[in-house]
Amino acid sequence: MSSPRKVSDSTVRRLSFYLRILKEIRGRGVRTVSSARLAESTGVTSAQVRKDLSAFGNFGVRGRGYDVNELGDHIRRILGLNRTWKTVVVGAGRLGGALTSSGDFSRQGFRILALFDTDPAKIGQTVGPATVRPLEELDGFVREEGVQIGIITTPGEHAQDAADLLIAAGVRGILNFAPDRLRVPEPVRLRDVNLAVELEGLTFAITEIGEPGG
Amino acid sequence: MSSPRKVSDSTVRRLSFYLRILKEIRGRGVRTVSSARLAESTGVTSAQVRKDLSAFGNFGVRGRGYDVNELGDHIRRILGLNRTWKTVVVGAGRLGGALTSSGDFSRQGFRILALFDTDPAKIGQTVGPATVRPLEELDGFVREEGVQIGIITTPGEHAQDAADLLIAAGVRGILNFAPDRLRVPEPVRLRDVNLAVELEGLTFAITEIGEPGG
DNA sequence: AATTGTGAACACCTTCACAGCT
DNA sequence: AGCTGTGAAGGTGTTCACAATT
Repeated sequence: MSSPRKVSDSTVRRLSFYLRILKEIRGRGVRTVSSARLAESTGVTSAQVRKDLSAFGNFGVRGRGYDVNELGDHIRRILGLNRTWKTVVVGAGRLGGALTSSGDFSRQGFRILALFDTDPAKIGQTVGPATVRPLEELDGFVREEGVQIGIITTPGEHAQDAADLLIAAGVRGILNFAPDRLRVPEPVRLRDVNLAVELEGLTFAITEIGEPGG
Repeated sequence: MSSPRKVSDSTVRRLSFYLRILKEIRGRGVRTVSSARLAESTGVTSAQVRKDLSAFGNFGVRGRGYDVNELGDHIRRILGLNRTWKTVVVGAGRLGGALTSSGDFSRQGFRILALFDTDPAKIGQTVGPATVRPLEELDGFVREEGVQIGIITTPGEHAQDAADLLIAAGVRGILNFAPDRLRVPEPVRLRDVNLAVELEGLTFAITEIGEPGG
């Protein structure tokens, strides 16, 4: 019930997984689920599941488990998914276009209202549910619409400028796909998705296999 | 020099960041760098930098620091970037297309040789340096070309099938963008990029700000 | 004087194991 | 009997602080 003191990033990531499993389970008409069942589907221990959930409240019933619908509602509320998030994308390249068109974002209350770019050839194009606008309009648009989240898919050298614009206009969180480390002031929240890091983590792991220590 | 017993995922991720900074520093003609300088640019402590590097060898010189070129070479070798990685993408949708065209992959020794899809309308299309082929050709192609890495950008319900095909054909690592948790046998390595998890981590962090515990 | 490499201390996260509830 | 919630134990990753080296 009470607000947690500090919740680890790992816990939050696992909540997303639990939510996904709960949706699947609910689709099959099951009404109750145990921590062991959730653990099995997500690749963690049952104790981990219970610890993660108990950071936010006592959602289960001893001897019985968790109510699938109820737990889903709790997790959605915890993750802030019980509302709509107004979002814009800066950088109308292929990645920005792919994300805008993708179901990942339009699902679950994320609404991409516009893309912004400096390339005159792209201005006015329609991408999924949104239109590409000139970067100069970003500030006014974000302020007027009350946009809370900015997604950066510009080339690395323009990512910090994009972040500065978004922050000045009032966004509260940034999802950054550019490989540069951005500086954002409190209380703006930043999350990075760095494809090079993921690929290199993979090649490291593969390379290790054949080595003596592996 | 010797193989490390066990290196944490966090350490590997930071190596990618160090490498990025080293490239930038080298571009400016600087020849030596301290752990403090690397730390400043990547947002960690200098002790962390030294610990990360010392897991793989003694690359520095006391009182002086690290040679920029030499350290870059070491990290590239550690991450397996001192060679070419043959890669295919399964799922020629917008995301698959964006990744294939993106510089992130063509840089640094990653060569995307083909995309695979079941949609007849997409077969034969050219995406960046590669062509879209029918899924039936995946096994033969991967075997013949000696492809080591598969990137999955299919819808979630087809991701496990894609993984099974890739593994049967002999890939050693998979980068999965589908939101489903894949099962892969040893010694195949799997890495997930889950956009929903990242977005939900961001909304959690934003939502927390206004709360009592924050 | 500057800076690395690293044992020890610390902080954080995960697992164990069981009391407590249904 | 079954399963949660959680204090304690265990394990992993980070920071401290300083001897070693140039």
